Amino acid sequence: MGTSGRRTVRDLRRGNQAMLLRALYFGGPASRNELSAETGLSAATVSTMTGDLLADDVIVEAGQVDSDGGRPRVLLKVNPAYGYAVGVDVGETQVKVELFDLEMNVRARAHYAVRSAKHDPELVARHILAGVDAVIAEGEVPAGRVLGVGVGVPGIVEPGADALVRAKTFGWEAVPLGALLRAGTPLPLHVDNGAKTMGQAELWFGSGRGTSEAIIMLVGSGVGGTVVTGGSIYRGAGKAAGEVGHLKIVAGGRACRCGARGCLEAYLGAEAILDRAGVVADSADEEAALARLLEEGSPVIGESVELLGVGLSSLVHLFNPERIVIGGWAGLMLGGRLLDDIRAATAANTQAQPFDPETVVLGRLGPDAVALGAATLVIEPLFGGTVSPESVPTIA
Amino acid sequence: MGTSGRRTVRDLRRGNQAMLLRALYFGGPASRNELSAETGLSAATVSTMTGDLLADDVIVEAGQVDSDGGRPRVLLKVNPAYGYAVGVDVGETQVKVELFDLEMNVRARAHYAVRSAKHDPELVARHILAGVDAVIAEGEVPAGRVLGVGVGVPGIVEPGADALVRAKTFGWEAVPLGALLRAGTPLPLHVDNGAKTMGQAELWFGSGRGTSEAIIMLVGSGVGGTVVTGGSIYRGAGKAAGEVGHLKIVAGGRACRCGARGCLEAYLGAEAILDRAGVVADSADEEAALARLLEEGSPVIGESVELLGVGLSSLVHLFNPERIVIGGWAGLMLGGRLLDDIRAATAANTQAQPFDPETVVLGRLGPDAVALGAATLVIEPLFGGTVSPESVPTIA
DNA sequence: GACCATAATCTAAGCTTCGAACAAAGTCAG
DNA sequence: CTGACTTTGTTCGAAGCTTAGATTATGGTC
Repeated sequence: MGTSGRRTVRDLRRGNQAMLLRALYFGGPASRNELSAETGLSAATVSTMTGDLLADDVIVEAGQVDSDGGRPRVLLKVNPAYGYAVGVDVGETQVKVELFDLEMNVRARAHYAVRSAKHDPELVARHILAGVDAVIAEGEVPAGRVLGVGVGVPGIVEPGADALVRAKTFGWEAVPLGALLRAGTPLPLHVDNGAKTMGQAELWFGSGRGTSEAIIMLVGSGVGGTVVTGGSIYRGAGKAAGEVGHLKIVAGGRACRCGARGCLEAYLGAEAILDRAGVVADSADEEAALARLLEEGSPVIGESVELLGVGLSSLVHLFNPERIVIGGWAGLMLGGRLLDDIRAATAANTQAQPFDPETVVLGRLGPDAVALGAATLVIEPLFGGTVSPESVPTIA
Repeated sequence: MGTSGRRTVRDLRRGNQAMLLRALYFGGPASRNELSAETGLSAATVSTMTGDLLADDVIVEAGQVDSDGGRPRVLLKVNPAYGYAVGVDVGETQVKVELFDLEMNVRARAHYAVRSAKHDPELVARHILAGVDAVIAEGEVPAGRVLGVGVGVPGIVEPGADALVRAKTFGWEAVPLGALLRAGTPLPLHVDNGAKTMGQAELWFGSGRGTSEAIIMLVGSGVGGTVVTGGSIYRGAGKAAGEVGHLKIVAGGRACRCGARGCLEAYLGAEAILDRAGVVADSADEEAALARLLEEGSPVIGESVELLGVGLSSLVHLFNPERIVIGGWAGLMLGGRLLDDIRAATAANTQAQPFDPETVVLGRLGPDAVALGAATLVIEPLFGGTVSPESVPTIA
């Protein structure tokens, strides 16, 4: 029983303001009148509130629209230059750092190659810090306008100020990435799993847009995912929820790199699919190799679709989502050709409840969305968050 | 992006009052001072608020406690006689109706035998309505003090005023139980899956108490369950979430009665376990037969434990709960002897994240808790709900 | 230019919570 | 038995918030 809920009358104001800002951010430019209808607040409140926000430069006017024979509506929108967010994608082969404005336009980029299979935590941290400085300089952003840094990493991120990261693929056991970065920058930090940051990108700007209960699968070399409940990412008690890659689909089945058996990831990432097909390919060739398999019509592909359907069926029964998004480069490759098969396989395994296959859709954002999603973690607090504040992994 | 959040200053009051009431209900008798500390509200607010609640008979004084050399604390508690709730358990062999006061003491009971394998919806509805009248009369409850009727049924309950029920075991395709009952009583109705009502009972009064993220497994003849997120039951987009019985554990495995293959329920309810062991038993003998199997040390039992561990591992990875409760008569029978084995099996399949086996515990409430849990649905609105109001399946 | 329609702002009223002063109800030392 | 002390609970004024309704702003139409 979480002791949540607004307490004082100023919390009320904050909450309503966040709601209004959210409506404006996701509902495009809108007039005060429309905002009033959208948020349920009275016109008077919207007026005073927008007045404050305009004075604070959080929002700006955005033209006018004729109104059927009356005073024209003044459109308002979020001021893209009010603040900037840095998004970082810590990947297998590179550290990618991008600077976004509030409208999520990229203002500057920096890349740092990382030699595969050798991910020294301190080196990664140095790359990130260097990248942050570089993009802020290149983007010519006024000091104090950078709202924070979001970092998407592989593996599981423990809650707490140290942001301990466990990533088997990197050989990271309990790397205090948060602490390492904290030593090098005063900016607010948000560290989270890369599949989750990408899921949030897809939720905000991609195929998940507008949904409140959704599953976003990220099928790349491995399998990750994001569970969305109540319009925001579900993180569970220890921020380790949503690990769809380790959903079991075959009791006692193939060994997974996590050490257990029968995980979805033991069958379904590009790595596992190629392994099952007996194809040897290092990570650089995976994409071409998988494409060839698909071209050849390998039976392993059909099996993979069936197994994905089994996994999705479990998710449908557990979460009853309104949408399932399949993303990640391998997921998009498979889904691009075989979406109907995936839908059919899911439906065939979902007999106990009504299920609409149309709810399974492809992602709209490419694999580059990890950094974008990481940046959204930075600006999410502006909108108050639909969930309790402590569930946002901030390190302030 | 749900447009949630308090709007006006009176909503604020309602929310704070609900929070206070919740603290009082679950925190036992408490003084105004303790409530102030518990809720974070100022002493002044607590004072005026408790004044109102006392005047409305929602709460009552409950004795005094000496305070270390000062004015004694006056204890307050929820008034058990403020309101009453009817809980209904629609089971395989009987319809059970119970009247509870606010402290969940049983004030009256009524039972109606139902011939197995012949569950006429209208007959069930008549039994329920008769039972409601009977227990209200027997309990001698003042008119207008009955807050509503909660009904726990098998299968999946669709949202909406009709409360369409789909229950394969009853042969119910789309029974509008809500509409049938609505025609016979003016009381507020709440219809939900029996596994969910029992889960809520276990969450409020049993082994799930105090947790905010939990899984409650109900292993009886079949397998059901409840997923708790943010302190309340997670229902998903169409109120069909949490169907752990149809989590897949063996792709292409045994046929489940739902029509799909490899569901947990195809391996794990008493029915499935006995079937796998080659034992023929009708539902009345299941309990004895399962006990015999356990006594004999049948290898099927060991397999079942292993498979349960696989299923629980999936749930841990997806939900990262702080507690997993195993309930239901078969679950308690297995867990009573083999809890350590279940824990070990779960841990063995959960390699990718830190997992404490101690979080798996046995339920504390018997199988009779379905009606109790159904009654909690009635009084839950008093506490404002941690979630948005529309997610509570009320038919008003 | 008078009149109408729509948008945005201003004003007064009604709630709410809070801090601080104040009242209540005990204990304890002498 | 009295007075000091401690702790609990209440009252009151202050500050903030949202709202309904009145008012002002800004355009078109006849």
